[in-house]
Parts: sequence; C-alpha cells; structure tokens
Amino acid sequence: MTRKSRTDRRVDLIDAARRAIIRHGTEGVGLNHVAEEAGLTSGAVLYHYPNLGELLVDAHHAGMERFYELRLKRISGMRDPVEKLVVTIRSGLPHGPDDPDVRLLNELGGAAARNRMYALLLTTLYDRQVAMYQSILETGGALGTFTLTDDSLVIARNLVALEDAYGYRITARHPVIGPDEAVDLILAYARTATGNPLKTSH
Amino acid sequence: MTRKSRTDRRVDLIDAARRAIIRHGTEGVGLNHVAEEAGLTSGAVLYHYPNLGELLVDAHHAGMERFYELRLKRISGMRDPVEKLVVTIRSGLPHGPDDPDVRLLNELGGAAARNRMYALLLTTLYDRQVAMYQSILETGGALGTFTLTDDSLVIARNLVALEDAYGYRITARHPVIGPDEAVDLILAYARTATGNPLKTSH
DNA sequence: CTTGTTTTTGAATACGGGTTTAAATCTTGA
DNA sequence: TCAAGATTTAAACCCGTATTCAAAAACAAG
Repeated sequence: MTRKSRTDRRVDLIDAARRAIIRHGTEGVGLNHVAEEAGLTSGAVLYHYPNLGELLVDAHHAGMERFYELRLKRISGMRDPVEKLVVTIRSGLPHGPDDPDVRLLNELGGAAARNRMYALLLTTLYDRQVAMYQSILETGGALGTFTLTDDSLVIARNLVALEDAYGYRITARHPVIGPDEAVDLILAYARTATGNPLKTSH
Repeated sequence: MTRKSRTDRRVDLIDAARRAIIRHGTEGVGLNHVAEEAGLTSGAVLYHYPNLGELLVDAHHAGMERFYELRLKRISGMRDPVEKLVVTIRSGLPHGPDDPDVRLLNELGGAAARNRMYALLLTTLYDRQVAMYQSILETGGALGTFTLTDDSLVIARNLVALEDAYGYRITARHPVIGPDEAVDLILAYARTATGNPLKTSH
C-alpha cells in the first residue's frame, strides 16, 4: 500500500474537481483546471480516474451528499420543531454569493436538462430535502406546535423550492436579496403555512 | 440594400444560437453548432457578429425579453385578479421538460455566478416578474378580492421564486412534478397568501 | 449582360482539449 | 541499500476550437 490509499487520492481529486467546477462551470471545466487545482498534471489525474466525465460526476455527487448530511447534522440534537424549521431554512441557503456548496449545486441546473446522471442527482437531492422538511412539519403538527394549512408534502416541496430559487438569486448577486432577506422571505411563507410565529428564544 | 436586412439576419442568428444553446449548454455551445443550426458556416456567422460571446448574450437577452413579453400579453385583456393570477402562474412554468424558453433561462443559473452580464440579465428578469405579480396582488387587494397575509412584495418574490424552482425540477424531468403538479403547488401557496380559493369559472 | 456590393465559403492559423504512453521519479518493504 | 511497485511527468497524438482572410458566389442596380 502507498502512503495515501487509492481512495484517499480520489478524495483529493474530487475536492480539486469541485473547486475547478466552481471556477469554470460544469461544462467549461477542463482536465488542466482540475490538475492545477490538485497541484498535479493532467496525466496524473487520468492515472486515478479513467476520464474527466466520471470525476466530475463523482465531484457533484460528493458535493450533494456533503450538503445534505451537513443539513441533517445541524438539526440532529434539536427537539423543538420551531427551532428545527428555522435552522433548516438557514442551512439550505448559501452563506453568501460565493458559498462553494451552493455554487456547485447551481452549476447543475442547466446541465440536468441534458444529462440524465445530473438530473437524477438533482432530483434525488430535492426529494430527500423534501422528506427532511416533511418530517419536521409532521412532528410539529403532531405536537400541536404547527397547524398546517396544507398537506405537509405540499408545504415541504414549496419550502425546498424556495430555498433553491433564492440560492440562485444570491449566487447571482441580487442587489437586495441576500441570505438574511431570503430567510425572511421563506419564513414568511413558513409562518402562514404552519400557523406559528416561528420565533426562537435566542 | 439586400434582400434580408442586416438586422433580420441577426435575428435569424439569434434564433439559431438559442437552439444551439439549448442543445449544448451556454458554456458548451460552439460556433459550429450555431452555424449548423443556422444552415451556414462558422465564417458566415462571424461576418454578422464580431464574436461568439456577443451572439450568445444577445440570444439570452432576446429569449428573456420574449418570455417576459409573452407573459404580459397573456393577461393583457383580463380584468379579474383571480384569473390574472392563475394564468400568470401557468405562464411562468414550462409546458414540459423540453420547453425551449425555460430551458434557455435555466442555462444561465450556473453561469450567472461567474458572468456579470448573465447575472444582470437574470436579476432584471426576476425583478420585472416580481413587479408583475405585485401589481396583480395589489389590485386584487384594492378590490377586496385578495386579503394578503404579507406585504405584496414578499408574496410576489416568493411566487416568482417558486416558478423558477419548479421550472428547474420540470426540465430535470422530476418523475412526479410536472407542469400541472407545479401549478397546484404554487396555487396552494397563492391561496393562503391571498385568502382566496382562486377558482376560475371556466 | 455587366458592374459593384454583399454575403458565403473554405482554407489557414494558432491554440487548447482529452487521452495515451514511455520514461523518470518517488515510496515502500525486505 | 536495493529491488519492486506505484505514481508523476512530459511529450506526442489527434481532434476541435475561435478567428481571419482571400477567393468565390450570390445578388441588385444600371
């Protein structure tokens, strides 16, 4: 075995690819961009990966997994549905226009219409996020904290949709809609949908 | 003067570029793709346009203008705010996964984070659509048809955001969210936000 | 038909893409 | 230290890119 295991090396490349994609776009990124980001030569990259396409898919896949797992972890210890909901909304939005995780996701929006693999990744992520919200909404409803105006599935889908859209607006540097404003906008919907003022104590 | 005026020729090229972009992506499209779509050679394209970049920007710009103007025209003769709102929601969504207008818009989502021109185009379109919804909401509120749960600006921003996001889901071929389902989801929000059942007579 | 102009082509240019491969380097285990 | 193996490089390859340009074609007016 080598100092760095084969899979570790691939993790490095995936991370380099992630950065390169953000810089040049999923369809504009090149082998040399990835290699430069990894401090290697294009040939070395191809030594660990059969071709560029697979590396890019892995990078996008890993980015999504990371994004989703991070959101779950953020609310893992919480019990209050209100706090859970508010924190989840925040965690679905970019921290700013250059947020790397959201930038990576946004790269796929257009490509998904042309690439089955990317479409599947995006769709799966969307559905998992919907399930996440749905679980929060339902427990809140069961506890009497929330009084849902619609089926929890409808509200959850809309919440994820709002996150997605404001993620795009923020990364496109909308002059007035930043992370804080986006949270307020989504919260406005969440309040009417749950019948809860959604004010956290701290 | 020639048979086709210079500007007419550019319109043809813009339309060819639009199709080529949809096929290959904003960052994956090439001069030959556009030329082929126009039935010309790459040299002939460059005879009418100084470079590929400007042609692509023009194509995106024209596509957005067309999209927005079409939406305005759809509700131009209507007086009932309910009908206006419902029709507007429909007109903001793709007719199907291959809807060319929405496909074109979605291409820019990722590129806007890297390209100022594209970011400006998208942001401007968003703001104009928000204003469009806001006008509908306010007149409905003044007539007593709507009882808004929030500031009209908040609701309008959320409605456009929902359209955008479901546009992405539809073009990515989500297995259960199609145009009709997206309309229902957005209408669910619109109903609670306006306090109106939003049922049109026909 | 001929002339003058606009448009299109096809080739040339120069550069960059992904991928392959032989040689060089680095790393590990004995 | 030495040999075997894994890793990296650098160069070669071929294809495709945007752009330029001279020549050809298409066209309008006289």
